[in-house]
Amino acid sequence: MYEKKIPKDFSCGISVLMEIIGGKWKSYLLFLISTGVRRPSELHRKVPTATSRVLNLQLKELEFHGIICKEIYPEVPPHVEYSLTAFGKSLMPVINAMDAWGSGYVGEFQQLMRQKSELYVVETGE
Amino acid sequence: MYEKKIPKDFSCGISVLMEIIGGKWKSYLLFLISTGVRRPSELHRKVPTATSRVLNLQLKELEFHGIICKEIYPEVPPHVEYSLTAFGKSLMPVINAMDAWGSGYVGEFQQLMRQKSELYVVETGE
DNA sequence: CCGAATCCAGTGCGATACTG
DNA sequence: CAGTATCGCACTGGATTCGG
Repeated sequence: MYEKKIPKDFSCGISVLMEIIGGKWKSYLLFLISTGVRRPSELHRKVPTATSRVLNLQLKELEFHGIICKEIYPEVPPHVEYSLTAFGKSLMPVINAMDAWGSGYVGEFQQLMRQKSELYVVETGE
Repeated sequence: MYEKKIPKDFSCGISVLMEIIGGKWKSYLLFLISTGVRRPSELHRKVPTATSRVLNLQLKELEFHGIICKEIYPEVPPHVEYSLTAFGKSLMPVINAMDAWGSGYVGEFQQLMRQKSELYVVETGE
């Protein structure tokens, strides 16, 4: 999972950033963690459409890249908490800028998708 | 190509942004166009590792989302130029922030990948 | 020089089921 | 509550080929 078989192209810094937050849920997880949601079950509650397996994978990658920190309390029942590292915090302004831009556009975006789909869609799925 | 069979999750604005610049070369193309590289053949020269087909696909998606504008001059030989739309320009600050952060980290990132790969890599890629 | 069609491999991620 | 293993599908994007 951690190995990269195909050489990635880092011609621009964005590729690096993508490598880190490019997963489907990573940015959202990052946001949640930054707002104080720390425990796996809590995160899962907030993102019920993703399975715990996937969340674990994404969290593990974030941890791997040094963005978040995982603390395990060897208790019964098990207790795990995630938190942003200093490095992860340095990323938050960028994340927030991205989120702000996207949020401002989401309405138009959905509309655009509907409009164009009338012109372009060939298979509506199935 | 334009249809989305699987419902995307736009719980945060970043997903929207990803939808727009999430392609492998899109951000780089955007950067190049913003710096004045306009013609397909020029872009292809700058990104020789991608085939023209792929570049065309990515450019088409950028155009689809209203980020760039394509002008066709019906000449012989054919002449095509891309340019940023006003909307595309509104995206540039975000792009630049992303690029800046990633660029600042690219060195450490490569190192990290090497270090960890000693621990995790199973196939160094044929 | 510009673009589209077909074919195909790698990967991400979702479902389900199981362990401590 | 937390984490992992196996399986399978859909999507991106590469190669190649063909048309204006």
